[in-house]
Amino acid sequence: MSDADKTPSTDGTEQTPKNFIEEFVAEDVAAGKNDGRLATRFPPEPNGYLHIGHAKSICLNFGLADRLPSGTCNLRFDDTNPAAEDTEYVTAIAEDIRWLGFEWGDRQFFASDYFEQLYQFAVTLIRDGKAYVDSRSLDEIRESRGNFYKKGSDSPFRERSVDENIDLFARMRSGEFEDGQHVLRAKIDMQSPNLNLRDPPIYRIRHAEHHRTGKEWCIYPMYDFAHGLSDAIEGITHSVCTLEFQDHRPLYDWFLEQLPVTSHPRQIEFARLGLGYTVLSKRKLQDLVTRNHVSGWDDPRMPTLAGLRRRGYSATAIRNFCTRIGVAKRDSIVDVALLEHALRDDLNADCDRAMGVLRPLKLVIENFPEGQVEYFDAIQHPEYPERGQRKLAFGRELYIERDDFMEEPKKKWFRLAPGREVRLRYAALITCKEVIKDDSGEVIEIRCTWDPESRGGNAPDSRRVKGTLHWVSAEHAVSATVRLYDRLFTAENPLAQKEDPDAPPTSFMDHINPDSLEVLENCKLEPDLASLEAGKVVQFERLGYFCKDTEDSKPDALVFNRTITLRDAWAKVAKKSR
RNA sequence: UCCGGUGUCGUUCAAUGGUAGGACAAGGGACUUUGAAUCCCUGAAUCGUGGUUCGAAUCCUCGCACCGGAACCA
Repeated sequence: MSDADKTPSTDGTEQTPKNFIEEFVAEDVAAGKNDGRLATRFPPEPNGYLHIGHAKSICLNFGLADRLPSGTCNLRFDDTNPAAEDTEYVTAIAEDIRWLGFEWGDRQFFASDYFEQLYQFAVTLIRDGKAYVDSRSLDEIRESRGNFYKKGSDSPFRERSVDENIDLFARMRSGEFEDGQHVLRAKIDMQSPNLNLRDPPIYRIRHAEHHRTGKEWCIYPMYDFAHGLSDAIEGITHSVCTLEFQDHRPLYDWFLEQLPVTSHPRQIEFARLGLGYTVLSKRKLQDLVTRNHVSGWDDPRMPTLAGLRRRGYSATAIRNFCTRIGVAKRDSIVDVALLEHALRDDLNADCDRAMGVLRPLKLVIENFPEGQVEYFDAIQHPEYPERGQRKLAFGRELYIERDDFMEEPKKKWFRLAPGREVRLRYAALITCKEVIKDDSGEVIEIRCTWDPESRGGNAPDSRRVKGTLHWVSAEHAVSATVRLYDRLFTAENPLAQKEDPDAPPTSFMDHINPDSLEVLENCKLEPDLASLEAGKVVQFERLGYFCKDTEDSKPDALVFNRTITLRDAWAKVAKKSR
């Protein structure tokens, strides 16, 4: 690569292209194309919520624009199908992108802004003999288009006079016809091996109310026509899209060549994101919502940006993930572990620590006076002492995690067990003296003694203990509901079909994980957590990251979502020894 | 049977005719008042075939596999 391929970024430093698209862009800028301008766009259709696959595209497009001080990235809503679209989605999409950390200033546009201009472009095409009104039925048109193996045949209306086409198209616009009665088609080549070039429809009649233009129009442009021309109108230089549009590129270019546009954007395709144990298609996510497998588009199990945000994912983690997965042209399914790594990486650095007990087991310290309270200092963050400390109330009755006690300890278990000494984090060393069970034999209480000399957690004789447990004071703890989330699907690729070609086709719905949500009541948390800001993520030590739910948590009925667990080395040991 | 695209560690991205490298995952170890974090170490790949070349993941041949394409959806 030559130095010319490097583009200065906003802050003036040189950037070396990190993927093939950045390389193309750097080459074009270096070659002086588009007068050295760089303009991208993110073009969602407002018919659903954004998901993490869109985040990849957003990061790519906005990131590309950031390569030049003068680079821009427009937000353009591709709203050419009034049937599916709604302002609700426009609002949500803008909010999600802003949350992700990108801004587009006054460069928010809609394809519907260009309806009049697009109409005039269509008229130009007709005048030039490059488009015609076809008056056959949808079925007839489809039939004559042929298929992969069979060429298409010309429509009997293909040679209509310019005047007749102009007249018909004007009457289509004025509302004289029913839906489907006529369609405007580009006149290209019915023999083309590329189906997209076999006289594609460019305007159809739709007597439907549009979320922005209302009833002003009853004809709407098709994607191929509207998209590329909208790009050109906005002076986009690089039109980045996903792989399935590769076959459309000749058509994208054809419109731009036929019409009097001042710029010719370059369409570049990349592989959309695939992520393990989930689905990333608006349609399928819509199904999950509609069929009540989740509580909504922002259900914390959803891979939507709204869902991830509610779950406690940080925008930083998602952006880091997007740069780590890279950009290429081959289909792939990214390991969720990579997303989770990016998440933990950011949360670990960012989140204060706290203690919470999910499945409480009562623990009584026999040699601790009843009614007495001691306070111990706990640090907010082990790597950033400057974040300060908090006081932890400690009493005779505590709760510890049920999973931290084992009556008959397995090999390598170094938490609490009969006769064992462990540390209560920040508090003291305790020794298990007795186990109390109910009639059914379930352990309901642990009785211990503590070593008052070990206040703070270390004994003066500096004897070592292997295990350190989290705990809360029974008297001071607040109760909460905690929701534990797991992957939505049990199959890494829910879309995959069985190897056996004779097997009946499966739906992604067949792989829904019935245990993706577990709700725990009466969890015990340190009291400060009651006043935690909703949506803010904290680490419950030894358990994971949790945030107070932004929708359901109430001051007298706390609800926390588990964002993600901590890595769990014991789980691996336990699994291996089993 | 047509057109387009893609094949590199388990996963993903890189290597642009010159030592196949990184990240995640996995395994091992150090440290540890979170079995977390951090640090160190290890194993692990060029779809096949034939060719060009001093030298091929890269160029060419012939295959194979996978993905996408036949909405008046985007």
